[in-house]
Amino acid sequence: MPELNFSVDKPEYTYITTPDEANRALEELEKEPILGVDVESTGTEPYTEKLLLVQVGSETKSYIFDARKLDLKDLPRFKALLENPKTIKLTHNGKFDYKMIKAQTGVAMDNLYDSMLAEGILTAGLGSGLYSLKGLVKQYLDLTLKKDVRETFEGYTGKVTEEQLIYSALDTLVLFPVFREQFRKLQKENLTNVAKLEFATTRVVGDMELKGVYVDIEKWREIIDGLGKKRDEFAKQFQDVVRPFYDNGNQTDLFGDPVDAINMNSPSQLLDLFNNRLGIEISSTGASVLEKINHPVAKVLSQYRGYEKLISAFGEKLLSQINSVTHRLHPDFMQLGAATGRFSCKNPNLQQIPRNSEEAPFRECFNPAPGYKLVTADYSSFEMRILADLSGDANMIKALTEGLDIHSYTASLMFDKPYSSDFKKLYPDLRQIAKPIGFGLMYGMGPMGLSGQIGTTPDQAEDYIEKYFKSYPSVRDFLDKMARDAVRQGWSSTPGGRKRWYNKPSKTDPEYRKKMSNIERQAKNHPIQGTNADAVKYALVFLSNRLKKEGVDGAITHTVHDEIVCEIREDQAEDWAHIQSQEMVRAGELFIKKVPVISEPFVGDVWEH
DNA sequence: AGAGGTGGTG
DNA sequence: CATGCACCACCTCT
Repeated sequence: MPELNFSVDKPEYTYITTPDEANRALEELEKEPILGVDVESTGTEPYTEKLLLVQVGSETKSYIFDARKLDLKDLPRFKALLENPKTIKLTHNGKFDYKMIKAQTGVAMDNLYDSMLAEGILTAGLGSGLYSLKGLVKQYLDLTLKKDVRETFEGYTGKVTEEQLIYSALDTLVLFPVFREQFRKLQKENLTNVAKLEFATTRVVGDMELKGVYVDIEKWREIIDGLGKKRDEFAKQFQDVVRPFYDNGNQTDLFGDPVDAINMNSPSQLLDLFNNRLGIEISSTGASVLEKINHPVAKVLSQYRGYEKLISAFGEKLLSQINSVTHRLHPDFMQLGAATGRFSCKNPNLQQIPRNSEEAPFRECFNPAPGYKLVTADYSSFEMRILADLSGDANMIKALTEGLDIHSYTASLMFDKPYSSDFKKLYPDLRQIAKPIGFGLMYGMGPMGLSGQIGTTPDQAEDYIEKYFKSYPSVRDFLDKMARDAVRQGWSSTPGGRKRWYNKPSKTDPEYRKKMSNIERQAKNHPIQGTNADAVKYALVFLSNRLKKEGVDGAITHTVHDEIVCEIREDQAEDWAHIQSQEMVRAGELFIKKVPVISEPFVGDVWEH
């Protein structure tokens, strides 16, 4: 365990409530190359909760700025210190501190180190992905922090207590030894470049979340209401058809209306219906099973499901999350939400809003503020390009370099037909076979999975897969090598250096083969998905820098895995669209050299691409 | 509260 | 031997 440069029981701190005290503290802090930063607030929401304390400390002493007694907006040296790009700020979950400080004082911290992200990088694929400071302090310093003091700040309006000050001071002091331990590990695992990328991304994500996205509430409600009517029609049809099969079939409610036979949202009740009453043996009521049953009940259930899904998952709940101050949605993006390095998103999850459709054009409700445009750009078939580059497969590289329709080209190789620009029209069925294989194999899909998807026998599917790999021989070699290396080493990595670890099962584990197969598939996919994530994160940083450098009136509002959306003042939107596309390409080209990287921008009043 | 089923996204 | 990667939200059921 490392030596500590502070007392756990009596940490050294100064509580600051006047500008004079603040300036004396800042004079000391300005001498430090590394600072620990933490904030205490009445809650976690930067626009509606209140900032209470900002702790900024050296490794031996914490200075606690009382944000209620000081006007931190009007302390130039405070701003200069936290925005100084040369001073490292140690944080734990720095996105939160960044947002809270920026929203309430206008100070945008720069040069962050984040022990939460660092731990996520060091243990990707293991554990839960959630790391508390308390947990890290226990692990690295064998020290038990009392975190119950934190709760005392929730909705707090009273005078700051000594207990609160001690707690607040410790939160910056412990960051230093944790940082040193993690840093050693990051260097040992060659993860410093990935860490730099993640740390640079944090303030971009913070800005993105603070900016949020506008949603047209009225239009959203119209869509939901329309879907609700359709859903209710199918629900009634379903109940009418099914009612005779139940004992309560003649029952009516208070108003004489027939009562529902079953809860059609209950998979177990549906299984009972199909297996025991309709005489149709099914093991699951999922969409892929239902579509194979030629029965009116299955059909009407599928239609009901389509509407019910949209209403329950994307209905009123999303609108309730619109911020009362900004009137926009401010979702939570988690930088290391996925083990592969991808973001995840929640409250609400903007990465699963349905694509626009005739009946449910949800994304059309995402609009720019008046006088602004949405600039959307996504990488075109990026994962395919990554696979081509990483595998070095000559055929795949040729197809992507010449801009051929990749699935048609694949089909032409698989089935020995001449490729032409109208292949898609000439052999739509062959292309339709090639397409899911192209995607599926990047996920390590086997004959079973493919046969289930394209509706053939596993033998036929295996034959297709064989044809695919004969067309792209280096792709098979590459995927196999990824699986082998991961099993041998216990981890896989992206060209950017991002690692994902695997818990190998013991040979006596009854699920040994299943678990090993999982690892093999995950390892085949990780370099591909992870490289996509690496590129998007670089792109976000590049874009943020360009917005500033060009003095563009606009902001990044959200990102969906291979897509970035910005909100840009109308007169600058077209120019920005080109810059955005260029910067995304530049980010992609850091990793992809053998095939072109293409990003297609789109300027409009709605979110689409 | 947590697990399992289902289904939306890339 | 098991059989498609990565998520999150909502629902039911225990």
